[in-house]
Amino acid sequence: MFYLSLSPVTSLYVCCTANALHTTSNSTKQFNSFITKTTSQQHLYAKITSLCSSPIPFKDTTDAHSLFSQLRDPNIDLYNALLRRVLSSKCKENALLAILMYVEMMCKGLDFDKYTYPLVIKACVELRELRYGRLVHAHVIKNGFALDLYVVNSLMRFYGVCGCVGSVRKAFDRSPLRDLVSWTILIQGYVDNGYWKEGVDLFFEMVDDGLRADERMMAVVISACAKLGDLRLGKKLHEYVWSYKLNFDVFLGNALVDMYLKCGERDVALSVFREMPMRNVISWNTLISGLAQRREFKQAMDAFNEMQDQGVKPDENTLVGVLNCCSNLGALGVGKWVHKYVDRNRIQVTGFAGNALVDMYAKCGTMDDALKVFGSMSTKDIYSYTSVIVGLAAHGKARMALDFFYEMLDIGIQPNEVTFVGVLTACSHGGLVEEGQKLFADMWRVHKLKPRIEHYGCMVDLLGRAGLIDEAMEFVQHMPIEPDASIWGSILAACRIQGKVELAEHVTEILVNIESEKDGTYVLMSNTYASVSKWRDALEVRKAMKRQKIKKVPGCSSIELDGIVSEFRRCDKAHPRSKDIYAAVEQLTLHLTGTEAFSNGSEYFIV
DNA sequence: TTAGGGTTAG
Repeated sequence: MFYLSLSPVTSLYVCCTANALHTTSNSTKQFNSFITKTTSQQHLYAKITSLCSSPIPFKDTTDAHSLFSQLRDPNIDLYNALLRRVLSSKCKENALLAILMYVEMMCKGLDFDKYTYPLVIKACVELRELRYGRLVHAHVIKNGFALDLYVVNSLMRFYGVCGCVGSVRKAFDRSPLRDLVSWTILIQGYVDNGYWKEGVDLFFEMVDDGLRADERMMAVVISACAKLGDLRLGKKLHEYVWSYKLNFDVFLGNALVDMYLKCGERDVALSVFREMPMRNVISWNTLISGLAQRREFKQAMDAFNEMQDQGVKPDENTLVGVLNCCSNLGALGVGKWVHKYVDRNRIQVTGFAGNALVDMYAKCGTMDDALKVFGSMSTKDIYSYTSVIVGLAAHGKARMALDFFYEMLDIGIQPNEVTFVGVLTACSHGGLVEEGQKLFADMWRVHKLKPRIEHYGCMVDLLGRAGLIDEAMEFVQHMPIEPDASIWGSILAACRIQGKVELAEHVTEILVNIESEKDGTYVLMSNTYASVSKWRDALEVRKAMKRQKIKKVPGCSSIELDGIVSEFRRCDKAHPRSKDIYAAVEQLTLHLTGTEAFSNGSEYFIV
């Protein structure tokens, strides 16, 4: 009621004041004592001018605000300088203070100039607060700055970061003046909001209009191309860079490396990376995460080691990439090192790094550590919960996984498709048929999530593992999407456990039609025969594999020894530390199975 | 004095 009775400007003021005072509450005492001091206006001007020209990073917003509040008659230049200073260090508190100062000045009746609005809009961009920006936009129109190129470009950027692509487009279309910056912001508005193709199309539209792109624009367009994974387009854009002799700077280089990695040209990406005249931590992050996305985890870890050899300090994003590799390689030692690094450098264990740590511990088999990190996180999101749920499901802790799922719902975090993969896997491994069926139904009924093929796979697995093969078959027959090889694979696996030879033969036929070259189908069928002692049939299947030249794909695994990750697979030869690694594999096997499975010293060689 | 760039977990 109180808010409704206020004008938009006053309500913005009240809101900003409350927020700003809240964020600087620890300095309120200083603020109060300062404000009571009688300082001459001249002294204030001198102090603000020196504050604005100081090279020291601007952290304490209270001083700036208290100085500013005491100014009886500030001139616009001083005011703009102070705003610029406040916004020079990017943080939400300072952005909020900038808005607060803006509203206070408005209340004092000061006339803003064309330099003020881009600064105030920059604060709105930092805060990503649509209501603030819209109000500033209204003031811009009212005060006659709606045709200023810098103001319009700033507003376009604001609407872009707030996800309002339509407003970006509208501002662009209505503006009588457009330059390369306007086009870049327009394209970026589309790209940042997932309209990659539209962004690229706009680039070509601009080129057709006779404008020539610069490095900044090309970085945006190439990053859109990376997301599209369109190599032909990527090469065309690279040619554009060459033909106009654009400066091969670190931004453009990073965008090109990312594009080639995502478009499947690893070697070209590496050669671009090596040729870059300057690299920064983001260049390394791009390389590490790009290799990890290609599932070349070992190579990504090698890149990380090289980065450290060259003295480049990793940042939070590097650690996320490295932890992702550790999760996939089972490199617990390196993962623990990253955890220590995080603690040593006081990196907050929340957000990306925290979630990646939880995932790493869960995938490396130390679920207790995963839960410890999870428990220590001050803010948890969908990724934190999903990592824990998927981890617990994989560890066979079905009940616990589901408890976390219900807790997540209780605190108002909405699950997504991946969460449900974890939830349904938990039910399947825990034999919780009825609960699994209910949760599967809830996916659409309650959470409006359309089940994907992997969810149907989980359900088939759930029924198959519980011995309900007829129900599983019926489920498959009523699926709204075409069952794929993984679905039939689950049925076949269930047949092997239950010794259902006839059905297994039928499913094998289907599977061979879908993917005749895969070895798994034949192996499962052969094992099904073996499970009911039909040894001759089992042998026949193996012979058929030989006739059709289907080989068992050698399993590939990895092991970490003294912090170095080595990949090894069956029947490969020679590794500098083959003896050590072989011994470690033997030890691990002994530990896990209680038997010396690798008694023959020539069974495993190292890549 | 004011506007635009690259990487990122389940």
